[in-house]
Amino acid sequence: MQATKRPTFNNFKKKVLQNEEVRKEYDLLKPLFEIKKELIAARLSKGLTQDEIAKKIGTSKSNISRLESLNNSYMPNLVTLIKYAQALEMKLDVGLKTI
Amino acid sequence: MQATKRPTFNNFKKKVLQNEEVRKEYDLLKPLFEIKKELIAARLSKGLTQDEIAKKIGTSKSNISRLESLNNSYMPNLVTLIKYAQALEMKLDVGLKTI
DNA sequence: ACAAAAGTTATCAAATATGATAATCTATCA
DNA sequence: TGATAGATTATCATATTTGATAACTTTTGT
Repeated sequence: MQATKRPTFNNFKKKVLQNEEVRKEYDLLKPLFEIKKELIAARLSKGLTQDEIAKKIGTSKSNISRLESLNNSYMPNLVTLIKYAQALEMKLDVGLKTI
Repeated sequence: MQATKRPTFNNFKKKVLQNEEVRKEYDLLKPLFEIKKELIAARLSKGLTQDEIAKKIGTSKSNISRLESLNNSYMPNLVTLIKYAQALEMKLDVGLKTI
């Protein structure tokens, strides 16, 4: 038989997400953080710097840093993401999925 | 042997898209129109009205109409699309794809 | 340890999307 | 043909993102 465990982070998360408002916020933010992480990963895998991306899309590296940052949760415009994708010579895929 | 054809729409499109500026605009706009069409199709397939979506996400039907409209090309914010998806009880999928 | 490159953070003005409202249009159907 | 539901368009104030800039921190390489 399994020993009783003390609370894990996942248990905590699960419990907190039962709160309606928290869950709504979470559902809004999750896709944002996912795409940010994907942008960063793709950029690094191509060996590009924030400054290089910035120049390709005509802005400054600080703005790219802000876009990638996981420490803010402002919601970027679609066109910003599309341009970033283009700078990576990739395309942005946006669609609906069943839950 | 194949008979000579007069210009088709596709030929016209191909030619126009060789123009650098036109292509950049096109690449920006294409994903926008694709997602709009997908939203509309999904809404209709669920038998929902614009007004019903609007109420679920706390706005008015006119704003939903504007969002769905193919006659404007303003770029919605990510949060708007995510909310719309949630109103459909679906989720928005955003990611990078290789060209 | 130093220098250079890469990334972060804060701020502010400008640009753009959003919400709200009202007027209009367009089916559909009794 | 009149009524009603659904959709569209326009406008304006508000909210939010974006670009630009500067100062700062962190990482990397020698």
